[in-house]
Amino acid sequence: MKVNLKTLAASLGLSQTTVSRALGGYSDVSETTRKRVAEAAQQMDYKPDPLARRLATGRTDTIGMVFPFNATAFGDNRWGEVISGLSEGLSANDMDLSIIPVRPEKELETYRRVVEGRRVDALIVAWTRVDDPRIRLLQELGFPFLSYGRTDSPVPYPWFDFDNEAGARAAVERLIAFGHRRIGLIHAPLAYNFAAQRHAGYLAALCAAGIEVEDGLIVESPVSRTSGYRAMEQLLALDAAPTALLVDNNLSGIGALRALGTHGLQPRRDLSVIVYDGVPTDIPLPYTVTAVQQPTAEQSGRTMARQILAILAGKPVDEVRHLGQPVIEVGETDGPLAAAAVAPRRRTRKKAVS
Amino acid sequence: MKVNLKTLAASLGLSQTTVSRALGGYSDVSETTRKRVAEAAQQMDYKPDPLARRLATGRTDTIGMVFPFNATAFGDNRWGEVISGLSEGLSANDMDLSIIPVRPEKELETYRRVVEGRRVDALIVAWTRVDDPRIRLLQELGFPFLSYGRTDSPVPYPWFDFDNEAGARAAVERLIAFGHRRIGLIHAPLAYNFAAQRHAGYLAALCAAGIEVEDGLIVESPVSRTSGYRAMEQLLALDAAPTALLVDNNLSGIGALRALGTHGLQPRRDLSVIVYDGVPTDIPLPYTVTAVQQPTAEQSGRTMARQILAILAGKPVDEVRHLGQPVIEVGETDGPLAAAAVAPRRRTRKKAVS
DNA sequence: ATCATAATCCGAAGCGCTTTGGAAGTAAAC
DNA sequence: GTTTACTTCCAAAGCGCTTCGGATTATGAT
Repeated sequence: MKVNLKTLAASLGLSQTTVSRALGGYSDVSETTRKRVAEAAQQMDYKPDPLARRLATGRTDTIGMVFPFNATAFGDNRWGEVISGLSEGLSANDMDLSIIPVRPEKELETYRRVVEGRRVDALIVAWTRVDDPRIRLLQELGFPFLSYGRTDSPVPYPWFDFDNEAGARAAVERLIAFGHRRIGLIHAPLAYNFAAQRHAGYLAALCAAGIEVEDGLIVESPVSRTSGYRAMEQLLALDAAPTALLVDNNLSGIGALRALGTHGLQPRRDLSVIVYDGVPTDIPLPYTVTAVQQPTAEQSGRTMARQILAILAGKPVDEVRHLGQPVIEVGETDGPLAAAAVAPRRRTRKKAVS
Repeated sequence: MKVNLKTLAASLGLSQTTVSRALGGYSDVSETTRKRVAEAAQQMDYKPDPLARRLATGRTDTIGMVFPFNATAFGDNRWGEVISGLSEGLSANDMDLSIIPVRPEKELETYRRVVEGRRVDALIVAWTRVDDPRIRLLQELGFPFLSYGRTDSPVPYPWFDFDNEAGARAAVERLIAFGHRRIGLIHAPLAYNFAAQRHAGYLAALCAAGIEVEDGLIVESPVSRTSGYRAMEQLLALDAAPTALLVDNNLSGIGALRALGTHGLQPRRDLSVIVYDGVPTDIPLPYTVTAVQQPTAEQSGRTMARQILAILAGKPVDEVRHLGQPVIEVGETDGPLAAAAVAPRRRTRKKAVS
């Protein structure tokens, strides 16, 4: 029923070797036989068994991504786009992408299993942390990987990242140029390196402008809509609320803007807001959002695919790096500090949220 | 460096066969040698090469799920939970779950590749449609699979599903019992079988109560927050708007409730709303939502894992089925038809959304 | 002492492919 | 006419594991 190399070779009166090499496009088989083999293969519907191929070559032609399937990761459909682009870029090179679900508490164990299971040729590490045990583990095991987000590490490794510090800094400088001095920050836990970097950019901008940092204006919040909502409420409850705000991730950004609306406030007029990454397509907003934008997520995925291929091709790890430059996309949520602008009253109109 | 069966066997003075069978737990190896082998394996850190095992056995110990990584699928973190439960249930049996991203337009091609690539032992089909080519393909190829959602098919197959028709019917009956007669429905495209079933349940309830179906009250809308928002606006714009509403999926449910708020209306008071599946943890709502609830998604995943194992164990396909019964979870978004209730004015207060 | 039975163990043949290290034949160079 | 250099093909050895079909030894019944 199922034809394999042997039967194919036999029916062609050739050796397995030759058939294999013909199909593999090696140069030591004549053009004519190559054609003959190709046709026969086509006609007999021969499909090489990938399992056998894997055993023989040691490659799986699959790259993996261990992904936390929780609300945080799942809520942000940017990841969906990154994954699409990645998958696209890989399959153009006959490789597959396999996503391995994991619960956060079993993370390292899963990485270990995947590596030892020879399940994939390389891994993509996402949600990189400032001090990331996964990266240490993979380095220790000598397993090829690409990290989405970079970290300081004694040993260099390949990464894909954006200049988060520059992005945040540019955003805050823009707000400062508008005359704002009380500038708030809602940021993800600083264990994430993107959060740490954006946080640093925020501080750098303030410092450069000679504005004193006020701890109360900086609130840490998990990456989710709800948390962003809460964080914004916290800021609004301040005696001296900020007149401008940077939110360091899109999910919290949605929540924050929503909270503004709920409390009867308007972005720009009552509070200048810049959201890192912009807000995902969600409920329609009646205004566009000023954002620190990065190349489309899909584009990122494609770049990462190229990087992965480079790694597998043996390119030195410290050359496989990509640092994207974010740009500010001007929307309607920020603007000059109005002379009349006053801190909103505490707990403005505590209205239903819906 | 890396020990394999051969070296392990040699170092134990046993044959490969015996070592293999000892590790495999076969009965034809004595307890003492089994122990000896186990210890040696442990001590020499022997890990069987899964690639070799796969080639030899033909099994991959991995089950796959082709998943569309677009906003619709990604926006609903219920899927994250299902996947968690599934993965959990499988790994308890030493199997892995691999998620294969796909763009909708390449769906069948991807399925084909996965099956032919012997990548996985079985597949899970999600977002089942009323007439689903994927199921036909898999049946044709004779590849084991479990479908999340059932469809009429000439050939029986294993599925996991809920009694969507009963759930929708119960919800609508509840609204009717409250005195409502103008009951709207926001539903996903009827190509999805869950939507078709819930739609049928809606009609059945109206029919049983002798209420005439009004086409204008039924609006189809893609599964997303934004679409739900739009659909609700469409209903509110009606000259004779409904006094009650069933939304057949949680994502649209969020959007619909949000639209209500935006337009200055309150659920229950102005419009009774029941949302199928409830609304995901999102921005906090100031009320609880009446919902048709199903067992936790994680529980579902676990059940599916069991089903998959049953399939692979060779259980007849028409016995591997699971039909869950949804229950109504009473919240604060629905209630009796107030005597005073009037259709909201057209285009009530077209206020900013935020 | 003899023979069936059961308990242990092992040789060898795959699984289906890749790849090494020639062999055979042909063409060009001396 | 011999040597050198290609070109084209192939036999055979893996890759590391499983598994079939005995072989060997011990056990107990006769």
